[in-house]
Amino acid sequence: MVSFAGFPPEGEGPIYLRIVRFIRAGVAAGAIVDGDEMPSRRVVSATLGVNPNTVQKAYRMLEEEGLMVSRSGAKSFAVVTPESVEAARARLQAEEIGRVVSALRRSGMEKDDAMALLSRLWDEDEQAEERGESE
Amino acid sequence: MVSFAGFPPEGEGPIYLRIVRFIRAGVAAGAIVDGDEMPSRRVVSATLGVNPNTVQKAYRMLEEEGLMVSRSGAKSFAVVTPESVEAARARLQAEEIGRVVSALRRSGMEKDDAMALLSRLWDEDEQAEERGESE
DNA sequence: TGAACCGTATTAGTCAAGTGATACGGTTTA
DNA sequence: TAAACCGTATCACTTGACTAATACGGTTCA
Repeated sequence: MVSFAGFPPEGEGPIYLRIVRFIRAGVAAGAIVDGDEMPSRRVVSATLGVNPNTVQKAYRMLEEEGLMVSRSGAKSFAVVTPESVEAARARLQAEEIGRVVSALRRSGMEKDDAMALLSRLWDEDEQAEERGESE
Repeated sequence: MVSFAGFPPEGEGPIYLRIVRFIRAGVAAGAIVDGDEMPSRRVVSATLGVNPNTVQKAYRMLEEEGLMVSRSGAKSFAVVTPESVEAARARLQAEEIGRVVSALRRSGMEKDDAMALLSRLWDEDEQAEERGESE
């Protein structure tokens, strides 16, 4: 059974996204294996002190990513095929950042400048989220 | 006098940010030169069909970026120096990569991974160009 | 000086995101 | 089969971003 015992009591961004991140991290770290039973919406909501709908929103997203399956009325289980999941996600991310790479290179920017810019913007985006600003 | 005649009737994001982008692009492209008179809030609002406060919000941001100056009761003027031009270009680029940063962070990626990914994709894009491949 | 502009400040309305409260129907199991 | 779970759907509330409505004071110039 997947456990939410180690869920960070505080964190960045909306709760449902933190739940999604938490599960994704568990999958990436190998703490969650294929077929693991996911705790019910109600159990997680009681553990975290949030509404079941908040958990439902996270679970729905994880399901759309192919990381878990749910059947109405029955339990939910993790679906972990590390290679395919990781590869698919990396491909989407690579596509996205790849477009920026081309755009920045076309604009004449040097690699070091781009790296510095990414680093700075990453920190700024992090701080913006901490301030609760929209995305 | 800076003109809003070519302002895109439709676009992405809030109106005030589109105004900011529009002026930034004009500065970066050299279409707006130092000392150019900026149309008043009311004139722009009438041209674009939005509230003067929306224009004010954009103008305020442009002023904070050092791209224009305003005096209460008087006209507003563009400030185009080598520094402000570079600032405008950097802002435009930062906005582009900023969207990617948000997307990557939402997807749960860590900063180090994003940096490594950018570095790798940069090199690959470079090698692809050296081989004469199109985009 | 005063009319006609200008930039500015304050307040209110609109909308979407995030979360909560509640009810419904399906599944499990004793 | 019936109680106790489960996932799901619907509606309400809160909050912040965005925009609008309006009023105020400063500047310009005939």
